[in-house]
Amino acid sequence: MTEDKKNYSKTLNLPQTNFAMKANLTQREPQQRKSWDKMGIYKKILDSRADCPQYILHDGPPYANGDIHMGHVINKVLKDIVVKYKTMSGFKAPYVPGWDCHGLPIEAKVFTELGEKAKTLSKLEIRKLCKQYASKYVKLQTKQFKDLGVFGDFENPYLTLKPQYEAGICEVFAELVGKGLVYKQLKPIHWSIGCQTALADAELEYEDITSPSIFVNFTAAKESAAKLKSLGLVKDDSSVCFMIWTTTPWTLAANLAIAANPDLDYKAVSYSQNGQKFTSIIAQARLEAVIAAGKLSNYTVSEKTVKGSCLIGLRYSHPCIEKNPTDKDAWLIISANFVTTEDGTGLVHIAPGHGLEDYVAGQQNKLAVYSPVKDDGCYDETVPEWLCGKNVLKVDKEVNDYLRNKGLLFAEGQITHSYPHCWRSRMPVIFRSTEQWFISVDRTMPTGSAGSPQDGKSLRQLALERIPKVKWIPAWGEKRITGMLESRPDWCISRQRCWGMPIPVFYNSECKSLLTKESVLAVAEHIRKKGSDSWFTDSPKEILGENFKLPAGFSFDDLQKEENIFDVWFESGCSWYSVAKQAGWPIPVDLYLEGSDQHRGWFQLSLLPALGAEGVEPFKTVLTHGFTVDAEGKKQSKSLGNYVNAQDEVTKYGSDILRLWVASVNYQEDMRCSDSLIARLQDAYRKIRNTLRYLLGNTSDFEPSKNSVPYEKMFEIDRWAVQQLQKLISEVTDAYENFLFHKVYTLIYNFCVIEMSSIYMDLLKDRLYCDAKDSLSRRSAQTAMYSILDCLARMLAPILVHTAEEIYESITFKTEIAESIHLLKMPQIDKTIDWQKEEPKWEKLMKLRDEVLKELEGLRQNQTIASNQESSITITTGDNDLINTVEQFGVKNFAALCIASEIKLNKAKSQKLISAEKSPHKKCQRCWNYWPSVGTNSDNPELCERCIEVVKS
RNA sequence: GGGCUCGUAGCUCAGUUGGUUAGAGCGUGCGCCUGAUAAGCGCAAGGUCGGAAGUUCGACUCUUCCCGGGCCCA
Repeated sequence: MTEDKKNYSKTLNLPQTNFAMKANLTQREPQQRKSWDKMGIYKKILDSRADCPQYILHDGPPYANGDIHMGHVINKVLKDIVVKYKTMSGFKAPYVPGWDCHGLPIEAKVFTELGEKAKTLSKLEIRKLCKQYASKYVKLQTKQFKDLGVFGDFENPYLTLKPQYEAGICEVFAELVGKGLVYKQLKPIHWSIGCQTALADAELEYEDITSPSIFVNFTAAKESAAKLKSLGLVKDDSSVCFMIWTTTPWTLAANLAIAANPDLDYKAVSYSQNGQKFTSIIAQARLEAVIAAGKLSNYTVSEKTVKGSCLIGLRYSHPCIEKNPTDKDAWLIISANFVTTEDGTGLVHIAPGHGLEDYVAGQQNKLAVYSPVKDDGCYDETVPEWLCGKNVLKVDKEVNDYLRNKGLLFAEGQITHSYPHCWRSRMPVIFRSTEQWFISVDRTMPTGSAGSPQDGKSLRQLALERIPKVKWIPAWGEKRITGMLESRPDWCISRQRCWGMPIPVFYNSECKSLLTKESVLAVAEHIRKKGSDSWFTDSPKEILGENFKLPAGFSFDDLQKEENIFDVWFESGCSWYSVAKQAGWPIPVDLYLEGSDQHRGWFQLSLLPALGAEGVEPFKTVLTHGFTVDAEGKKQSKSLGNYVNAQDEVTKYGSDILRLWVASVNYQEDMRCSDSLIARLQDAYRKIRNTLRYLLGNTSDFEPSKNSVPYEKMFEIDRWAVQQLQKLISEVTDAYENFLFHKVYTLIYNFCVIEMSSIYMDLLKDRLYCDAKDSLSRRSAQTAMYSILDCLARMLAPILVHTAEEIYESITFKTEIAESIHLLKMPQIDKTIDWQKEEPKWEKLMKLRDEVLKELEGLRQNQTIASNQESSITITTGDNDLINTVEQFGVKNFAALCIASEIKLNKAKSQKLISAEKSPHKKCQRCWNYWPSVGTNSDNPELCERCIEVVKS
């Protein structure tokens, strides 16, 4: 018996393939990549698309620092999927990866590594070390990106430290200078005392800290006190004060005004404190809170209420300074709409040199920008002696003590609030006024050539005008960046550091700056040849060129070079020019694709220079993705221990698993990520892999050019499979076109699981294995399977880059010979096949199949049958339509669809009834069907008719 | 605190302009097969659609508020 079985096994056409069931990705993938490298796959792909329309995805430069993390994985894989899909759709889609190489993080790291030695080194020596540091990480990340299966011009990436890139920055800057958008001004900016530098917004980290919360009485000047009396707010001879609230006592030394909201109601509260009588002016809405803060039990509130507007112009004396330290007016009540009644007293202490709102209010009221704090965070000599030279972060107590002694400290407490910190020194940041370079977003650009989009518009106006022209994916990106542009201040582009592109400005001995479009272009030319190091080594004459015509008042002998460098955001914000435009790509490029944090970052800061320099936005489409969070949806961090190490995951599972994970999640939202969530993708991967393996195994003897069966001659169920494939191609293409990769994943995966594995491939076994090798039945099935195999492999290629290649290599007879599947085209739908027309019929048949299978499950449960083939089914129904459908399809075919040996249709006017029993027939020992013909042939008593025929030939 | 955004079964996703008992696959459980075999097939159990109120004949879908996340800013 066993012998017989074995013999019959040999007469079957069982699947054959060298495509391994076990993926062994971590071993196989590196080999695959090596072979791609060897053949120069990236160049091959571009060459093969030389005459095709271009599709430019311009890479946003990651910072050249550290190992790549899951954020990089998501970003690079998404980009790679896009590029590979576009390539396979017939576009020439170059991908030039880039790195952000300058900037504080690297410089700070180098300083840390050097320790004390840093002080002994020149700027040039520090820069050299920074360059080494950046280059090291460019190399490291290049390897890690390539290990993800990303294709790109990794031999010639763009680096912001390359002379050509730096020259581009200058050239963009020259345009902005020419448009009059660049200016230098004293302005309060975030200042890191620890790093002694101005900080960009992006360099701030907010942390909760406890600060003093103090209420301070500013004594009203004599005439003002009299005015308040006349207004009816003050009745007695008590000390009349304006009460302010602050959490930064150290800024009181720089106080120049108090702001009141002209529309708010103010009252006076009278009380005694430490034996002294006070009448303090505060906002009505804050009375209760202030009284509580001062723990007042005996007090009277004025009946009279006045509007803030009545207070404007009143004067006070500074609590600790006698003489106005500025050359402008000071110490008066000014008007400001930002004053609210949410906290404080409704009267706001204004130090224009130490706060942004204060600065704006100060400018409006013609106050000085007084900032008596030096680089190191210590007061200068203009403050009272007892503060002079002291660190502002350490004087709160002294200030409070001083005020308390003078009887002006109404109340003190503590408050916990989130406060900006320097990302690097971890110290609280202060606002301090320094001379900085800015790009104005509100100055209007001059009228240039006729019809220029910039004419008479500010950058902000132009940006808001152009934003709707860009396609934002998801659509809310437009709202987000619009909101940011509406409220953003001028762009501070200067940094007091050395690792970066110097701001190309010269000064004469009178500190007058030389900054014209021409001067900057002259510098650009020099930088292009010699790189930015030359700014530090070469003389102004060498940099500008001997023939440069200096404006009046300047001579080469007394020119000094600017010491500030550009904000790195300005550098990366010029990549559309330094990379795309210099490569000859048309601006706007097709796509920018980054995390949604870049609405404020790279997207906005690329938009502004591009609009200023060219009047055109740099991108047609901007696609953003969300961030990885842990399994509970919380932020990932190394310190919380919920951090997923991307390198570990790649090493553990292989990059196709990671890529499949990226493709499987909806990247537009937060993506939950953990080792076990990624591990689950292995199951899906295996299912896809096995499905393709089965298709490979059953088509290994199928030569499409010889063995294909024309569509009209195919078996109906095979046509169904081809129809399902058409539907899949159409839906997958649509999903790819709309960047909905998780839809691509779901569609392909479900196709593998349901249409293929569970339905089609299962029912096909009998025909594939048992019918004659070259029979119409088998070739018909193979025609469908081959087509499905071919299309699935191509559609998977942008995602499972390694596996798709492995599949392609395992196809015995290829319809299209190429060195790599990535050189092929995406499958196109066959327009002659109308899959929609047939759907209603198939729905009926599949529904009936489900009902039959359910019935058979019952038989298996009570152990009447073991396999479906053992069953004989009777379907009784009065549904003529259903009967016709089944009869037209063929009862035998329907039995095959259910993998049952026999089905009888019984037309009767009754409710639909499906019954099943163990087949009365004998089992064919070759095909395992229970067919009536088994045993009818005396020569082959254990075979069915079909098998006898097949075995004979 | 502000802007934008998300919250449907254990997981990943569907749920069209508001309309019958909210779907799929995976995972889980229970079975079957042993000619895809470190595979394959079937069946079943899982959801008060974050919560509350409102609009409506009717809300997962619209409005408001609340809770809990995320990004960006202060």
